[in-house]
Amino acid sequence: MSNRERILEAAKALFNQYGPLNVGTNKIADYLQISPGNLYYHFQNREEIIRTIFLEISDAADRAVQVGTPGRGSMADLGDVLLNSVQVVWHYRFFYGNLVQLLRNDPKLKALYLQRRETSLAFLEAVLRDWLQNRHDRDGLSETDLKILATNVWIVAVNWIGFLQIEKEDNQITRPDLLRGAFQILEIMKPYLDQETIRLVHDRLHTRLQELEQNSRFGNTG
Amino acid sequence: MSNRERILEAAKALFNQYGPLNVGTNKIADYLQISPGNLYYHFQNREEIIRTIFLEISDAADRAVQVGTPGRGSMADLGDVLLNSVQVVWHYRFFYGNLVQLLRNDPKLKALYLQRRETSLAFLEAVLRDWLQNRHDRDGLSETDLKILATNVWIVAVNWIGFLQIEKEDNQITRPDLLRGAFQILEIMKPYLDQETIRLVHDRLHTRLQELEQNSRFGNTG
DNA sequence: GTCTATATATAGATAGAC
DNA sequence: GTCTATCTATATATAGAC
Repeated sequence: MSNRERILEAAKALFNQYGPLNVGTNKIADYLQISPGNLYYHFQNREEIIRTIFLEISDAADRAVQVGTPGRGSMADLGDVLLNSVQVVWHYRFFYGNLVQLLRNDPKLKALYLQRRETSLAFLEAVLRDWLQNRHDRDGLSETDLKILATNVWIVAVNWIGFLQIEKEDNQITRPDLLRGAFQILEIMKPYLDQETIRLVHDRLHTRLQELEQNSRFGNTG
Repeated sequence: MSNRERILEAAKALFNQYGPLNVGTNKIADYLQISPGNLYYHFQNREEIIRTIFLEISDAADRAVQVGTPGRGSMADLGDVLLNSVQVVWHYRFFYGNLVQLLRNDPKLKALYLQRRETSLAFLEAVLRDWLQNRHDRDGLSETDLKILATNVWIVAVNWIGFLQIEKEDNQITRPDLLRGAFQILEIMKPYLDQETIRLVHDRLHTRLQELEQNSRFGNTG
């Protein structure tokens, strides 16, 4: 692994552990036992490190929802999308837990993030329009309701981990806690899904949890 | 106003404007044109200032939901509770927008906040049990669903302002934006309210907005 | 690419005079 | 209660040698 990559990995780990505002460039360099000068050879400044990590986040988020693209696969995939999304937020919790502050201190990052959020929200809206159309009869969702709903889904998805972090230390947060996040988001859509779909998604989520429990040890950054 | 009170007011204003992590004790003192020593006569340290503000927040939050106490008044009061709550979060947005970080850096504040949140969530759950019982027949809410719902209401209420702050500068956020927050929370409960109640709450919210538009100019801290 | 050394700014906080 | 003066730690960042 090149030093550039090591810097990015160390930054993520330290940001998650101590909070991005308690971790400066010197701490990252100390941690890797390289010099500050070395770090500044690879990155112009601290903000550039965070912006680079944000590009990584964007890719991870894309992969997380890919399986849910309308018209592909079964409704059970909704379960994957929910759990994957919560996992991405967990993986990069330093970012989502300090959004306002991070964006305020870096206009470039703010522009990147905002553009990205608009696209994602529009996509989410389209996906929900597709997923939630079953009950489109009497209780049918207006376009306004759909927008509000999509925003609620977004807010809960992005902030569930932060909600958790307040009642638990990072190293006490477990896979079932992430699953709870998926159910938390699902609850918002529940009134607009039929019983069969809800059952399908529940089953998928429990299957995913079992896989996760077996496969690998739970790492704070993974 | 005593210097102690002026320090608290200045801290709130500066924290909201620049973010609490960009505002140190020296900046607060500079802003008030008093000496750092003076500030440290009134408060042991920066954390004590924030903890003191948190007590103020707790009081404001209590007042915000008081009108919604079960058994008192009409369902339209739900509208007041929603709007009042969003207003409190707006007023102290520096706090809610940096919760994870602030609590991580001050264990005493974390203990205060956590205790408070548990009480508030239990209360919210009780209130929802009361408000949402109308449809308690076929689609009836289980106790589990009620807990998840209460948590969703909490997450959206606390994070709506942060969501807004990312797309708008502080001084561009208007009263209608706060109203949107109330509707955003209402949307979560909507499936469990009857049409008449929804209409009542809508009316109340619009009335409240008109009052607000007339009464006073919009201040960033008020 | 990586290092050492250092410039500069600012943070939190305290001692002691008035 | 309020001030001046100051200590100490740490942050970001750069220059220039290797």
